[in-house]
This record gives sequence, structure tokens and C-alpha cells, in this order.
Amino acid sequence: MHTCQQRVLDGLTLGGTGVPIYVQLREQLLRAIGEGVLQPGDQMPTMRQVSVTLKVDLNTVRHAYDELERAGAIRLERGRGSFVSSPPPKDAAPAAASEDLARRTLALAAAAGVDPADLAERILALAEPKDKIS
Amino acid sequence: MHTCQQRVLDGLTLGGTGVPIYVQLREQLLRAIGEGVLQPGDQMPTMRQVSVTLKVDLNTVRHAYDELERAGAIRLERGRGSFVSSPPPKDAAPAAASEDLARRTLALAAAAGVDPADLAERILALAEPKDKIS
DNA sequence: CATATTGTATGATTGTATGCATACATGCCA
DNA sequence: TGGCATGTATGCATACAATCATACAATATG
Repeated sequence: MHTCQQRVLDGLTLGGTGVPIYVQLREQLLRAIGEGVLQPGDQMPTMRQVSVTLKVDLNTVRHAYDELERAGAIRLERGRGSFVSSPPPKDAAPAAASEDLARRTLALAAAAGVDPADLAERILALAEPKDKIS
Repeated sequence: MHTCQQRVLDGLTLGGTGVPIYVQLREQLLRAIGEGVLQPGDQMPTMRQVSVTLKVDLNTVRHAYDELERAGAIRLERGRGSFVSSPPPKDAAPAAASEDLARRTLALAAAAGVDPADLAERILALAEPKDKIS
């Protein structure tokens, strides 16, 4: 039953487009979570697994995991592993956090040459099915 | 005739998400070309214009222009300017990139307890204020 | 011709990213 | 208890990204 992490591991790829490795890892792992390949509570691939599989330094992988944790996407537990955070959600959507996330997202969109309007539309479309109450 | 170049200049934005500045410039300019905002033969914004407008070093801008030229997207002519090549290469960041970014962003939003609808709104608000396209 | 504009180039400097090696700290389990 | 897996943390070396400052070279224009 290592399948989830294995599948994620296999999906990871690195390209030489000038984008730092840790950024590529950060984004791809985030995507795996966003797609539901990794669900809340699931264990992430081990830092060492990623390090060995992709032949990337452990510190580099850690850099990516570190940012994911600071972003609240995952939870790091030494000696145990890394796990996808369960959305603590409902209520607490501090406007500040929302605004901050919006800015960061916009920056990423700009970096990738993505149209913000198009992006906003897709976000709404993807969010709709799971829309819930408060 | 504060033309297309001006509009492209205004559309350029930089964010500190770990993505190198020259990559952000490269992708955004590529997208402008791919979208037809800048058409074959059109003059690109001057390196110095970009440098001053975005408060980025001239060498950094050059790095981006340099890669665009090697990619065959533009043509550099000293003393004259930079121009869009006749057969502009097909866009590297079409709909797929947008879809991926949307998923990644949703994962972050869920982790932070941010309402996707609210987020989408803020993204639009942050992106739009400038150019009312006419 | 002189001048402004634009691209091209260099050296010094600071910060970051990456890799390699080597540990330490914590949690799990036999 | 001991061993193992996992996250955490160094130090050192190399390469790249970015800024600043200062120029040079080609083109256009007056």
C-alpha cells in the first residue's frame, strides 16, 4: 500500500528551464495534493525517497518540504514522516491570508505566463463541486 | 502611438516566489507574443525600458531577451531595437499550465482555510485595475 | 559631423541554489 | 535496550542570479 506515495514519486520530474529544483518540487507536490492523489492525512513521500529517486540533495528536498509546511499544506514530524494537512478550515479565512495567497498566486501566474482572469475562472470551476457550508 | 509596447510593459509583473526574474520576463514576453499582443515585426519594449520600468538590472533583462532570441522568438539588432520574429514559436504555456496552477492554488487555499471564491475575486481585483482593454 | 538611442560587454560583489559529507534528534518497533 | 527510519542541522565547495558601475559598438537622426 505504498502506492500513493509511489505514484507521486513516479510523477515527479525535473526540467532544466531555469526554475530552481526546490520550486519545481514544491509546485509538483502541491499539484499532487490539489488533485487528490495525496489526501489529507496521507503520508508524503519521504524526503530521502525523493532525494534518492530524483538524485537530488536532501537539503534541496527539505527546502521544498519546508516551504510546503510554512504554506500550511503539509505537516512535518521528525522520526515519523510528512503528512498532508487536513484543512483546519471552515470559518477562519483571515482576509489577510486570502489576500496574501492571492498575491503569491498572481506572481506565480505571471511567472508562468498565465492569464489571471483565466486562472480565476478555473479556480472557481474546480472549487464548485466541493462547495460546502460554513 | 504609445503602442503595444506600452501595454506589454504595463502587463509585466514580478513576484518573489523563487522563480528567477529572467525566467519570469522570458515567459511573460513569450506569452505576449503567443497571444498576438506583439505581432511579427513589431518592436519589443526596449531592454532599458523594461529595466527602468521594473527596476531590474539591464543585464537581467538582457538575459531574458537573449534566451528569447536563441529560442527564435525575437531578433536583436544593436542600435535599433528588438523585434518579434516572423514565425513566432507556438506558446509554451497554453491552457494546461493554467489548469495546473489552478489546482496547486486550490490546495494552498484549502490548507489555509481560504474560500476559493473569495480568492478568485481577489486575484481578479489585483490583476485588473490597470488596463481596461479597449 | 555630433548626438541620442539601443544593444553588447566586463568586473566586482552579494546572495542563493545545489551538491557532498557528516552528523544529531526523535519516534517506532523488535 | 538497540537498531532503524525519519526529520533536522551543520560545514564546505561550486555554480548561478542579480545588482551596480562603467564602458563599447552599431544605428538613426539632425
